[in-house]
Amino acid sequence: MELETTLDSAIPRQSLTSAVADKLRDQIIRGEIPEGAQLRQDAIATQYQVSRIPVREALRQLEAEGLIAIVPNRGAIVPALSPDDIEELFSIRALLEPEVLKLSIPRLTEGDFSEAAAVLRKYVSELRRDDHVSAWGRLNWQFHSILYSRANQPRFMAVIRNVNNNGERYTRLQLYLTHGMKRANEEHHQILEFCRQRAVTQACKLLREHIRYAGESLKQALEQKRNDAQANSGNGGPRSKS
Amino acid sequence: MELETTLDSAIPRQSLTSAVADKLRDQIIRGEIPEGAQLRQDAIATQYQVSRIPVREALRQLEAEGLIAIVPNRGAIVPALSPDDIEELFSIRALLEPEVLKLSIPRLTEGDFSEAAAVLRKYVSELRRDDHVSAWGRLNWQFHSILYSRANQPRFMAVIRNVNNNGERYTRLQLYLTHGMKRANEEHHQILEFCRQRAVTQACKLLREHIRYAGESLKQALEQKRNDAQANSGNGGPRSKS
DNA sequence: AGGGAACTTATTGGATACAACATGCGATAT
DNA sequence: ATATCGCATGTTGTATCCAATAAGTTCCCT
Repeated sequence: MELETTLDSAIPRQSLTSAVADKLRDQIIRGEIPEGAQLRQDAIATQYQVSRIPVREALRQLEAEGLIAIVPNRGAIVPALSPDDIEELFSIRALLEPEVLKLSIPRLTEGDFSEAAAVLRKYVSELRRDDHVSAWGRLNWQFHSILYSRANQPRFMAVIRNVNNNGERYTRLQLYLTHGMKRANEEHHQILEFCRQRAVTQACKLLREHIRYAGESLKQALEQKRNDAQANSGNGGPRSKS
Repeated sequence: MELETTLDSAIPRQSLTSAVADKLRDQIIRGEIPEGAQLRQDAIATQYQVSRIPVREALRQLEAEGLIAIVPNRGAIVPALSPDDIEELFSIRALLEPEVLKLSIPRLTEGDFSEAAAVLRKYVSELRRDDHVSAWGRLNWQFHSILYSRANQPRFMAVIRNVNNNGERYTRLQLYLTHGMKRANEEHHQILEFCRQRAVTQACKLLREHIRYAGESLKQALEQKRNDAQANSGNGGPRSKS
């Protein structure tokens, strides 16, 4: 016996279904697949050089995660989220995430703090890059999940991750970004500082407000966008690019 | 245009995948498929007279819902939940459900109250039936979801329903049932009464305690059971029935 | 000319067939 | 006798093929 010292030697060999699901999930979250887009099984299959079977299974999985909607015999689409949907998603986060942070703070290490700080520094450097919109969402999640990592609450994290995934693609909204990103960044630094000081109550309170504010401003940006779209459709359709 | 007056005319024609998923989900929740059981694709396919394709897609869906675990090339099993898992699931409920109840109470109608009361009456009548264990879980969810129904928070409800599904099969634990069911029933009546009086704060507070208590007592029952199992395995296996 | 029915085409749903992988048993060698 | 290798069997993973449904189109009838 005795080869399995830590048994982490397992080759990660994942199924095609999982690989396709991961790819699609990523594309949806990053907004590469825009809202309203139809997901043709055949197109995806040829794109990834697989048959339609793993594609179909991946789509089922994504549907269960709430990322796409499957209409029988008509295929899958990326649904548009209403302002109310956004509000709900952020409300759920505002309830769950502070609870996890509360449990995590006492166990956070100096290493965790520097990791989180490194992520925050990346914010600034990625700010002027072209694809910063998708990077922002990823870094945002990284920062938050580092802070929650010591809570040892896998069920909470599964729900939180999923809820985050469901809304993250809307961080592309420019209004929300330009107005909110600076404030979000400052709040992140403040939250991290409270965590360092093990100021549980204050950190959780600020986190809750941070999430609520982000949701609120995103909701308003979305309502704004919807009004604009309606106005445009009234005077002859969208105005191509501008 | 204009045929979709309410658009609820759609024939529910669901795919085989959805049908299989519903069946399996139900069986898992009711405990008909016990924890640790392997879900053989071929067996399920022949049982429901379909090919393995819809079965596989259904399994993927259930995996995304957290109800089963799929190990590549080794199949799907119904995972055993640890006491910590149970605690987490009920903690999530305790955070989310009072929030939804708060939003729902002002809009609840007399019809809702009598529906909920009817469900509570069914408790008593189903109490002496043989399969009351599975009925209890179903009625419990019915009662709760009626109270939440006017909140108009579909995202919340999706999460709450899923979290409930994940833990519901453990209501089979006899200890939890015999000790907790009477108390749960009383609390249900009290919650309903608070709702009638539109006493939002009190109703939500009691609901939170109700869920916390249920989770705590279930967790203890589970630890008890696990200790018993360990003791038995120490002196030569389980002692058949007693 | 307008509306509807039959047909065409594109797309999804499901079944069968085959390949890859894992597990368990037995043979063989030490 | 025991440990290890290899084969047999069963189960899952993927591909190809066929059926069913939906949308778009054309043509006919009123």
